[in-house]
Amino acid sequence: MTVRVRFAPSPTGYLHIGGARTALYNWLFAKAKGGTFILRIEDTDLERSKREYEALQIEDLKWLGITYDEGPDRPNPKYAPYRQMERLDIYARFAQELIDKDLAFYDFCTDEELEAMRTKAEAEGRDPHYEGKWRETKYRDEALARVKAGEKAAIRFRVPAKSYTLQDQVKGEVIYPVGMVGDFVIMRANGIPVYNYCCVVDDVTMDITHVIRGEDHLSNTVRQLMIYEALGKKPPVFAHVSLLIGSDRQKLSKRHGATSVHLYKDENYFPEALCNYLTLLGWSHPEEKDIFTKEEISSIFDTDRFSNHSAIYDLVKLKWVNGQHLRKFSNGELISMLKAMIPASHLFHSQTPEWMDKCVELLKQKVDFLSEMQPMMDQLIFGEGLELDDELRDILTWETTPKIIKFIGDELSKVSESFVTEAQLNVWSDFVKKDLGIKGKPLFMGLRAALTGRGHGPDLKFLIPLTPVSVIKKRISQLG
RNA sequence: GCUCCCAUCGUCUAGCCCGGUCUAGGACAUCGCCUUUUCACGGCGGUAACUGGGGUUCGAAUCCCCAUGGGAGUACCA
Repeated sequence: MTVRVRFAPSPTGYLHIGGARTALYNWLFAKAKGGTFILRIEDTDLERSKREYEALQIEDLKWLGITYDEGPDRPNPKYAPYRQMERLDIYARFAQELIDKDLAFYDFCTDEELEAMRTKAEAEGRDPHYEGKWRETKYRDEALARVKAGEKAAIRFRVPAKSYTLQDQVKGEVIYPVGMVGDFVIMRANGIPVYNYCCVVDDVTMDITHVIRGEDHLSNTVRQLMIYEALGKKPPVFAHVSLLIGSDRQKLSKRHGATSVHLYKDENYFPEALCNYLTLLGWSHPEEKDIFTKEEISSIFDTDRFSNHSAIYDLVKLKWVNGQHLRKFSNGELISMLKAMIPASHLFHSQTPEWMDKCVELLKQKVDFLSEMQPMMDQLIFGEGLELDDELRDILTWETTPKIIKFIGDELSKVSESFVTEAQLNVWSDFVKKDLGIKGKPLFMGLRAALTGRGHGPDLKFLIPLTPVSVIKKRISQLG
């Protein structure tokens, strides 16, 4: 049987970092098993669900490179539709089946009655389970008649008095004792199904074989197990992965910082880096590698290497991972990315391919983010101002420095080319050393100050051939 | 409250299922050194953990129990 897994987000906001990780795990698992990855939209929460969020989440998934084989915009006729609100007839059909078999019952209790039951039960130290009269068989005919007459009623699942066991791929054997949950609603009075029910109906009708999801669903799984049983269907294999939490060990939320995927896109993280980091948060590579693309692990990914405790989501390592990915890209790849993100009017675009290659080669050693490259270029290469910090001030006090500045200034006025070559730089350097008798630190730092107007920066032999002579002239004029 | 899940360096984790090879390995961060006559990148090294208590065993990070701590669920939310 072919593996079919799904990611089933609710379109109630942007794609969350935790959701992205779940999607990724499912995608990886599907790839590893040669299976199908499905996107299903769980939009039964009418209050919070919005169609634009669905589009936004899909956009984020695409950005991450998490592609799906089936989904709202890629339907397989056998399983469509993929939005729960478009599958209402399916849920109604299965619910009717459960009613017919007396495995579920109509409930006419009002919110007030339910609330009263709950408070009474709690006051008496009992679990707040449903205790309404409608679960009793003797009211069945009355209930059926009232529904037939057009009255609206919720449908509750009649919970069997037995315990259930789950063989979870991460948690192992999980035992749900008798009476853990009371009769729960599967269909609201307005005809819209409730999560634990429609999730099962969908997974059954979509032939889902494996469910990888957050462990916040672990307690709920017993309800789903009951429904599978009532429907006479075999449950899929479950793997409940631990949750992502904030630095205060609380559930990850907005106050922990950037928890939406789109923010990382905006901040120019590489999608591959985010995927890499997210994968690491709860899964470990069999060879303990920590830098990889999802394609690289898609053949070895499996559920047996999930960790079973929650992980603190922390940006520091993510930044490092991003830098590692940046350095793994070829210069050509980086250049085309830069071309797309740097404004067309920028000097970068008018440089030669050789210049761009050397520039990227130089800058990628200095930054963790692509977005840092242009500012760095503007400072180090095109910046005409000085950086008058303590280091530069110090260099300027040396008695040798003015001599170097004078010499370089004179030489520059003779240069007609746009750039100084490394060879020319060497000639100047040799002259300063031999004819001016300056060597060692005063030589190199003096040259640096004269040519760059700053006290530190990349190796001069790489930096200067990239810097327009006009820029160097402007800098040196401010020093002299 | 009740039910379930979890517990290794500051952080992510390996090891745990199949006890000895663990004076507990890797990565991030941090500190130091080397390289670079600067900065970064890179290299090398240091600091740093089996929550506590019982038990089983010749031997426990690994198995069992209890405690503590954390998390989740307990909705006509998902």
